Amino acid sequence: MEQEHGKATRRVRADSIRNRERLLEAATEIFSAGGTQASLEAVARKAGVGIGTLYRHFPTREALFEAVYRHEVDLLGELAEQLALNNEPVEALKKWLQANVRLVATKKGMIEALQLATVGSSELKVYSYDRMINAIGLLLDRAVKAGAIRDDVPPEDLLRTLVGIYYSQGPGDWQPVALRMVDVFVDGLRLRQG
Amino acid sequence: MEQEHGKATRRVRADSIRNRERLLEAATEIFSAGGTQASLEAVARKAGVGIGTLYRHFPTREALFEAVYRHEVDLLGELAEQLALNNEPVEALKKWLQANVRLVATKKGMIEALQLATVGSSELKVYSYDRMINAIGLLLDRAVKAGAIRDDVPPEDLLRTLVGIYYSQGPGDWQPVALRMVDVFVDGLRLRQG
DNA sequence: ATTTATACGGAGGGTGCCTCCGTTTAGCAA
DNA sequence: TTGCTAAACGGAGGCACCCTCCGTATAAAT
Repeated sequence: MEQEHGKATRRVRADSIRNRERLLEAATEIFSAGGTQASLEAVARKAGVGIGTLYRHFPTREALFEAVYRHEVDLLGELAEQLALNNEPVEALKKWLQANVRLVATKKGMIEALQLATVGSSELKVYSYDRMINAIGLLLDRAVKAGAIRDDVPPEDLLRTLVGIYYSQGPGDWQPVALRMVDVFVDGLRLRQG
Repeated sequence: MEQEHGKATRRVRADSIRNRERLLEAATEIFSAGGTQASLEAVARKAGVGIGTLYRHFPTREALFEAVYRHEVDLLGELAEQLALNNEPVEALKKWLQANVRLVATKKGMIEALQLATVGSSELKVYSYDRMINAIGLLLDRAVKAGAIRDDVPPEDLLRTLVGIYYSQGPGDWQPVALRMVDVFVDGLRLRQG
C-alpha cells in the first residue's frame, strides 16, 4: 500500500487533518453520551464542519464509529505505558481499568438502544416467561410420563438452553443451525432403551 | 378498569378491529424479516391502512413491537395445547421447540441491528483485543513482579472479567456500579501479607 | 504570484417521523 | 330505512435526517 510510483504526491492538507480530528472528537463525545443513533449532522455541527466534510472523511456511520473506537483503543494503549512510568503498580492497574470504563461507554450506547427496544414492560416479560414455561411444562410432562425422555430437566432449564442456542448464533442465516441444534438437544433428552 | 358507569358504551367498530389485526400481521412479517428498524410507514402500507391509523392503534414503535411479541407468545401457548392433543409426546415437544424459533426471529431482528453496528471489521476486533491484552499484561506484570498481587490471573481472564462486569449491568447509570466492582475485583487480586 | 490538486460547505431531493383535522362510516335508534 | 353521531379513517404537512453533488475556497507546490 502506501504511496509509491515516483510521482511525488502532494502532502495532505492541514485543514483536512484538523477537521478529521475535530470530527473524531465530536463523535466520541456524542456517541459516548449514549447515542449511536445520534444524527451525523449533529456530529458535524458539533465539530463545526459541513456535513459534506463528515461524509468525505467517514463515508458511512460505521466508518465513523470504527474510527472513534480505534482511537479510544489507541489512547488506552498509550495510557497504560504512561501509568506504568508514574504510578505504584497496583494503583496504575486500577487507574487503567477505570479509564477502560470510558471505552466501553462508547460501545455501551448501542447496547442501551437495544435494551430499550427489548424491554417493553417488565410485566410483559413475566407474562411471556410464564406462558413459555407452562407450554414447555405441559409437553415435557407428557413425554416424561410416557417414559420417552429423562425426567431431570425442568422447563426453566430447557428454556434457558433454548435461548442460549439461539443467541449464541451470529447474525446471518442462523435458523437452520438453530433448528439442527434443537434436534440434537431433543435427541439428548431421549431415554436410551437398554 | 373496563367499562362501567351505566352509560351503555358503543361496541368497538368492526373496521377498527380488522385494521388492528392487519397491522399486527404486517408488523410481524416485517419485523421478523430482520427489520426492527423498518419504517412504520412501510408497515402501514403493507397493512393497507393509513399511517394515522397505525399511530392510533400503536402510539409508539415500542407499543407495536410489544403487541406483536405478545401475540406471538399467545400463539405459542395455544400451539402447545394443540400439539399435546394430536401428537406423540416427543414429536410434539420437538415441533413446539421448532415453532419457537420463529418467535425468537422477531426479537432477533434487533440483535442483528446491534451486531451490524458492533462488528466493524474483524481486523479491528483483533487489533483492539491485542492492544488491550498488551496493556493489561504490562501493568499486571509490574504488579506481580512487585509482589503486590497474585500471579495466577492471565491478562485474557482479566479482560474477560472486565467485560463481563460491564455487560452484566443493565441499562441506565451503570458506570458507578461498574467502577465499584472493579475496585472490589482489584482488591481481590491483592496478595494478603501474612 | 500563480497554478492546481484537494478539500470544503451546504443546497437539494428523498425518506421517515408524528400530528392534526376534515372526511367517512359503523353502530344505534326511531 | 333513515338519520344521527361517536368513533375511526387517511394523508397532508412540518420537521429532521440521510447522503450526493458540485461550485467555491484554499493549502501546497513551483
